[in-house]
Amino acid sequence: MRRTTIRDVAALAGVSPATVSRALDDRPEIRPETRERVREACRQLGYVPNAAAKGLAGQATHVLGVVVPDVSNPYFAGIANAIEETAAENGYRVLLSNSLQEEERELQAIENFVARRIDGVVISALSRETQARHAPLLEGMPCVYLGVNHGEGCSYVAADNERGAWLAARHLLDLGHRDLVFLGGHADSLTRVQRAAGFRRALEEQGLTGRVLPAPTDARDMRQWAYDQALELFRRRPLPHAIAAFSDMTALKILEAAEEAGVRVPEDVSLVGYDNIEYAALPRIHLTTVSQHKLRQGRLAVERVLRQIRGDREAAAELIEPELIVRSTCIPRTEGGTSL
Amino acid sequence: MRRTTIRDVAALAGVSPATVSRALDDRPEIRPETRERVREACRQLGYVPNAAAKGLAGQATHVLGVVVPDVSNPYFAGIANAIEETAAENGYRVLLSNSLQEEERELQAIENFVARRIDGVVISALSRETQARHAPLLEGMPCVYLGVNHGEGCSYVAADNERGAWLAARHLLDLGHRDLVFLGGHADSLTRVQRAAGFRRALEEQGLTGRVLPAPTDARDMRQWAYDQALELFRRRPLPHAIAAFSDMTALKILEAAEEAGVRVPEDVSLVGYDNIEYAALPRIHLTTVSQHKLRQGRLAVERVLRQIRGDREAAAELIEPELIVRSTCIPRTEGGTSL
DNA sequence: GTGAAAGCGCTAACAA
DNA sequence: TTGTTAGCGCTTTCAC
Repeated sequence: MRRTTIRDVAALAGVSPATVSRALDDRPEIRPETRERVREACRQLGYVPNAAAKGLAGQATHVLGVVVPDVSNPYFAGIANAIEETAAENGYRVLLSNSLQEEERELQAIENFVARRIDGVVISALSRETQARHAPLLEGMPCVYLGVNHGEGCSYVAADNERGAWLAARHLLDLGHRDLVFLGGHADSLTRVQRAAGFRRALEEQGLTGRVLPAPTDARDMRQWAYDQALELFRRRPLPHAIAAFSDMTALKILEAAEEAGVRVPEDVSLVGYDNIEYAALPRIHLTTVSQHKLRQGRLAVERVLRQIRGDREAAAELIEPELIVRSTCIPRTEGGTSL
Repeated sequence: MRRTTIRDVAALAGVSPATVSRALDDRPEIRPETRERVREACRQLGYVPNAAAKGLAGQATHVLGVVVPDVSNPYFAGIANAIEETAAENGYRVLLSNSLQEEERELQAIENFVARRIDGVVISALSRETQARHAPLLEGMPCVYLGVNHGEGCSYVAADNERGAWLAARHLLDLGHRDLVFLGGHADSLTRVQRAAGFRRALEEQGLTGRVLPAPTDARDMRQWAYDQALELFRRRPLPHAIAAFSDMTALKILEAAEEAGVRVPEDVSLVGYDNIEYAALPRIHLTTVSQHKLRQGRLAVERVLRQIRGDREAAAELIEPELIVRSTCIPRTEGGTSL
């Protein structure tokens, strides 16, 4: 089944292929009458230009690539949406790939982007190592990193993790909690290192230490791991005063464990999440958390790549100020404590 | 910045471009020694074949297109994931587009797919009208519809909405509820029509009628609308015994309204959702709902397009049996009723 | 087993 | 204002 080509249209309209190309491009030199004839021919034939040919002959593909760990994680779904929207506003389409926390997939996705000669990429890199591995592939391709800066001389947009975690811990301290626990995150995640640091700093400022629970090195089932850790915590006495979760997803697992163990949040233990994903705002959940303004991050990232595409190759860093979102999972510590 | 081409590789390996092409394709006629030389040259030059050129010269792009209303809706995120996974297993990549409930975007997405000469598409069409409008574009392109069958002679994979809603209503009736309300969904959504029909049938079988609340025609803010409707319901007395929501997303809005109005679920009103999205299984939510086996749907849809791509053009319909997932938002009706 | 040449559908430089 | 020509980078006959 041969698709109709520019030549078919040209023949029907009685012009040359070049004229068809120009007419469809709305170039000013084309006589309106000719343009109309071409348009009509396209309509009749149901002509849709071949993007591959366009990409080969022309230069810009007007496509941006995005790599995130997992769109089914609402945090990344939100970012991806913001990216797509901003891109669309600027006449770009986006190709989305999930790395699923696997180096190989991340690399493959980027290779695929390079193969498609897309105009630029936004990457939420897994680690310093993978970023170093794919950097050579990206030679000369406009690129901005998202979330964490793993490399030198790259543009990136990130939220200030250290500050966000500090904000969260600070909130708990202000409510009178003293025995705080930090739980969740990959062992080799820079994000986790930063958040744990912010948590620690807040405690140290009060002369406290707090517990940072160790993270698993095997990423395989992070969520189950968080659940198990929380359950163990909840089965011991005394209970910690409050928990700062690495992420909202972790916080949810903690909530699950709390239900299982019969521990009430926030009455028995306060809980703060991180990311402000959609789940956090759900009825009955009302998770107090830290917002990273993912919409703004996505938007900034796209704007930055676009600027690079237009020639401004200067590496720029954008650190976004996180914000504490107070909902209902943290309450002041009552001196008497609970019956537990 | 010129990217390295097949010719550069050929030159370095001391062979012709044709040989490079064959070597990279792992064609048997190439001498292992030559293959190695080519491989080495590719590595040295960091060669990544140009997908556009490949698409132009060759035939199959090994890309599938998927159009869904909105990936940030966890229901579609789940389906999209299943599709992507199945596609990957079969050596296909997928291009994902959101229609955002807008005809224009749906059409544009499909046009974009046609332009890219992708090998097949999976579409969750908005309505009979849009499906009719894009059908001519799809001429001869392997295509399967997802969710609802809006047209004749098309392949599709769908869950049996009528039966699912019947299951849900039946569950409520079995628990002793008599005054049931169906709430949510677009007015012009076929899915809604089907679910409402199943709901009605279950009631009629018991000689009851039940209330099907009217749906908004303007899609703009469906969720707010559901919330308002629910709130109104909850502020009146007597309360309905139970509510069957069009979807889990709607159910969540109802839950929100219940909190606002001080109505307890399930003590005062039972609630059943539809879709079994991730939200439904969250701690504190535990929504009783109907599963459409979205993973299986996604998988089946891809397998069907793949079969079409391989030449089996017969239109096939696959109706998936929905399943009631009992969690905690429905309890038996106690004769005394509540204090409300 | 490998090379030469043609062509996929389009755009862009140059002519007319 | 429009046509002609020459590729873009690859695959694929058809020779050798």
